[in-house]
Amino acid sequence: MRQQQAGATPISQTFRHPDILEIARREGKVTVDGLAEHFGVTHQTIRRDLTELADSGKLERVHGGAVLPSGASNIGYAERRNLHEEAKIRIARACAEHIPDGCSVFLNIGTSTEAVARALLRHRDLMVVTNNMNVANILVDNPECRIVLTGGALRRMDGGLVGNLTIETIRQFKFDIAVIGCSAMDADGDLLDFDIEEVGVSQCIIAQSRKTFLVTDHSKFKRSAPARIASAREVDMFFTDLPLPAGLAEKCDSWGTEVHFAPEE
Amino acid sequence: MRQQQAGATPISQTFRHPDILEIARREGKVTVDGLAEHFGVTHQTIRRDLTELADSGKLERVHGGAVLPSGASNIGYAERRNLHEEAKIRIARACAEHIPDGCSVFLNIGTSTEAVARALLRHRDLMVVTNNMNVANILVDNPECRIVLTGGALRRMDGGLVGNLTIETIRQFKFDIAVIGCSAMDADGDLLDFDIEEVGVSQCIIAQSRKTFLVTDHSKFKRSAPARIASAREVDMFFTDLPLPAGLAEKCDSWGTEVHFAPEE
DNA sequence: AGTTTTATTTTCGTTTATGTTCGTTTCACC
DNA sequence: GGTGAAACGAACATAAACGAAAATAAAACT
Repeated sequence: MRQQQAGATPISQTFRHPDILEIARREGKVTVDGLAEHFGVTHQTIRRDLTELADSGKLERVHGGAVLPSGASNIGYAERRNLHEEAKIRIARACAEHIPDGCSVFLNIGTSTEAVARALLRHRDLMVVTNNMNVANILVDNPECRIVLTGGALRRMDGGLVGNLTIETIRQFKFDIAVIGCSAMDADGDLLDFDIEEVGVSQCIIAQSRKTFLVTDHSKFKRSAPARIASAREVDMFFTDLPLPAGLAEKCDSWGTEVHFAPEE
Repeated sequence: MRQQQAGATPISQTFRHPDILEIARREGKVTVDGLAEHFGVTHQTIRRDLTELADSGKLERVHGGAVLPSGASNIGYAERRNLHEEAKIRIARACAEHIPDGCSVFLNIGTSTEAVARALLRHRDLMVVTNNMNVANILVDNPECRIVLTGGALRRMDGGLVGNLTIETIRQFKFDIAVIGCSAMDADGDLLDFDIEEVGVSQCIIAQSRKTFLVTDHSKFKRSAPARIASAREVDMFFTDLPLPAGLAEKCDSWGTEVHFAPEE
């Protein structure tokens, strides 16, 4: 006993989904009521459709219907930013204290480097080059800071600008300081990353810089990643929140890599 | 970003939230009264909405309403953006209607092209290249749009990325459509700009594109500027809000430049 | 035929958004 | 610096929307 609205052809599920998305894109939103009438099905059926579409990330559920997903940015990254947030802020502050006014700095992709950007908001006469849109958006608020963005495709996941343009841009500069992060760090003192492309960028940055600063919270010591960026030997200053594993501390010492701990408040 | 107090469920938003944000972005501020009337709900409901949006950092609460948070961008530019705002939106909408899904587009610096970016938020499968940070920040909200930024120094005044990197980046692409604005337009149909550097960029864009769209409101007819970008002859479609001066209309006609007027609502 | 699977509707208890009321805070004007 | 009006937030009531599960219908497969 299917209730059939006049003019509305009952359409089975597979056909409804694309249609719903189409309407959502055109109107910006959809309502349970409206769709139920449009397709000639019950509210419950529409709810199920919307739940499925929301689960697959194509819509965002609201009371009474659904809307297009707003903040496209990757949730994982937003959450990662909150992870160890206080530690990151402390580390960033310590790092910023070693960045003098008036110098040229590169900040690459990563939540830690974004924290450094925030810590640089009061610095003066800086020249910051970055391949991270978030860093640029943060430092816009510092009027005494020149900002240069590398070109590239915008990766929504983390605001990174990726592609071969990045390295070409970096080659045109010589930085006083490079601030880099890493995805993981192993016991040998090797800096590791998940993304192989970024390794090339990071290596290029190090090569073009007079000094290299590494910012990493302690959680990176426990993790691993496939691609090798460089050795901590090439790092001049290493900012972190907790004491290093014993072996690593000795190695840094012998390499002349200064290790700075951000004090707990 | 997401308020996750008690349960794990991402608290449901309201239909109104995206709308409120859009209004806020357009007008720079929103009032409780205005929104209550606009949506036909009580003040208390609007207050709740604003509180939630403020909690998630998307707005900043003030007595009687809310404003955009950072206030990052240059005030002069923000004011200019409000100038002829409705006209720009209409023009941009008309322009966006002639940009099909799935094509590659360049958007250059200017408030008009930013309006086009906003009008493209619902388009699908686009590839947008731009030298305008604001355009990138706007289109981040369209998950079905690939964004490529040219490199360059960030000019706070207008969010432009300037420098020789821009042209080098553009040369690596061939666009289906170039959307450009201009500072002024004279009676001969020449497009003019205040900034000589940008003229080179604009010319390069035109050369690399299959079609060229010009978006300009009528105020540009009355102004003049020192540098010449090109002639309207090289423009395929010309979007504006009021009828052109007589001589210019004839010229466009003879050049085969389609002129589209955005209808008053 | 019959049987299983899938899709939809129905029902019902629970959750959520909104409106209403009221006491408190903030703003603007004198 | 005081005063009145507007704006605010908290608490409660209500109606709408919700999800889960059982009942029913349609489709698909032997």
